[in-house]
Amino acid sequence: MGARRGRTDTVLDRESPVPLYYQLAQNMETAIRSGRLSSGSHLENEIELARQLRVSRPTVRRAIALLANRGLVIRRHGIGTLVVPVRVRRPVRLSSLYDDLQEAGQAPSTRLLAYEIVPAPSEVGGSLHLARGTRVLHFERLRLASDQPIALMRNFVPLELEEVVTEEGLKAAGLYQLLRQNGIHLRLASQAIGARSAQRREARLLKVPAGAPLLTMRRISYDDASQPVEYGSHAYPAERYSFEMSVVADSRT
Amino acid sequence: MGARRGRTDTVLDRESPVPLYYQLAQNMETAIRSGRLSSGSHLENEIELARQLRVSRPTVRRAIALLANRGLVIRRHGIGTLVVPVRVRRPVRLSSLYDDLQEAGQAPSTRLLAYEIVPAPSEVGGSLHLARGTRVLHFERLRLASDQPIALMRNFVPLELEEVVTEEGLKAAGLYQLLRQNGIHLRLASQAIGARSAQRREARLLKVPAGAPLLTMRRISYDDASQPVEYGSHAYPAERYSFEMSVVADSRT
DNA sequence: GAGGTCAGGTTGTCATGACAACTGGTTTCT
DNA sequence: AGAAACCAGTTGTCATGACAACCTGACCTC
Repeated sequence: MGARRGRTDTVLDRESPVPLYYQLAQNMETAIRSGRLSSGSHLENEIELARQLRVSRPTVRRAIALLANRGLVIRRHGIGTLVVPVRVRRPVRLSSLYDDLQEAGQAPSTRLLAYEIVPAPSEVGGSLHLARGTRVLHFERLRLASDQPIALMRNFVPLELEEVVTEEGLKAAGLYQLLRQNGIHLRLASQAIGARSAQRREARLLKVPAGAPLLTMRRISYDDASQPVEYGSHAYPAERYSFEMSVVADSRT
Repeated sequence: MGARRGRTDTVLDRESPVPLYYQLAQNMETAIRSGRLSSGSHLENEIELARQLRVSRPTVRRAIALLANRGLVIRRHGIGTLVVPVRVRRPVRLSSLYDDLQEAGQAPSTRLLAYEIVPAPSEVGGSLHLARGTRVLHFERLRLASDQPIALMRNFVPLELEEVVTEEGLKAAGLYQLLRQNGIHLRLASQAIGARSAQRREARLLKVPAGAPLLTMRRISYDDASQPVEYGSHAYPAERYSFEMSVVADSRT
């Protein structure tokens, strides 16, 4: 029978503040993406894996659970854990934010079109849990990838963040990066993806014909404490942009 | 001090084949959605909860983890677990499939526009892992909600499923329902959401002006064994449709 | 040859116990 | 009065042990 089982050859650092299960999951992910664990192959079984790595089985299971949630592996009761064949895997993580572009190595740049303090429009105010007429920081950016316009982004954030989200900061980095650097961790967002025709100004900025289809996303992000942090309303030229994601069904259905 | 903590008042059935942690999660979800656990309130702490329910702390943690992954609660180290305020919650689950319409009580109906066996187009064949020219079952449906066209759906499935995905079946039920009834459980899908302008035929069927923006989704679904089951290419009138989802960030970022 | 039965291997569930790390408020010290 | 130190409460991580449920393939029976 001796089918070679996938090995991970992992080195775990017990002194690191990074949890063991997380180190393990990252090592496994690397092994999978690099091809060291080939598509469709069995992972070593959990008990053996735990023995080899000198960790407990729950730790191994937790690491594998992370990968399974992201669709990289599939667990089958009574069978084992299988590496999902390559073609199923999609590079874009749903959870990714603006940083997508940076990661894709697309030489991103930003043009700041507006940066001002305005009374919150009613929908924005409602979403950010602000009283009517409260002033908010509003800015609009045009994101370019390899010098081609790829997104027109309009955002509103509460005025408290004026020191964090500065004009200079926005020119140099993404909004989420700025927030993270200042200790604001986003935990949850609700978003809606839709489409509509480009208005004249949008068409000009995005360099598409007037009336061309745009992909739109409206997103409200919340931090650790469930405080709304950001209201965003973005438009992307449909020719050059799409949202990709992999969806894992509830294990129990 | 004596801030009232949210109670769950749960009854767990130890004889049931449904795991305890899952029963518990469902009870908690019901309590939250019904308002018995009010927005923003603390959950009882894990140790106490375990004691009251006569289960172990890991079981409680696992139940809470399920809710946290779905964005219903937020855990804060050193603080406790908080019920996410109402406005953050969005009804539409990302994982939901066509059944969305049925659940929304929209009186859905289906017109079957095509049902035939054809050689797989190259992209479809590739996605379904079929040899060039393999024949597949192709069908096209127009989905109506309250008599208004809301989706034009074109699908391809391997020929083995001809007995499962019948003409009659498709008129009466959703594709995913048919598959589930025949023991085919979808576990993973990769999908892309985009937009484009309506072609003449599409515009006529969906009752929108020619050139109107359409929201499009391409989806490839895989079953338990990572076998591709379905290739779908769908179009929705942007006026009447949008994708909504809540996104939970990786806990470790 | 067809079918059922059984054993071995694997993941799924659950309990118990222990300590670490973080948060917020209180107390103490300067 | 302000800052620093401490403490109680909570979730986070990890280990060990046990049994249940499930799938596959081999074996046996008819």
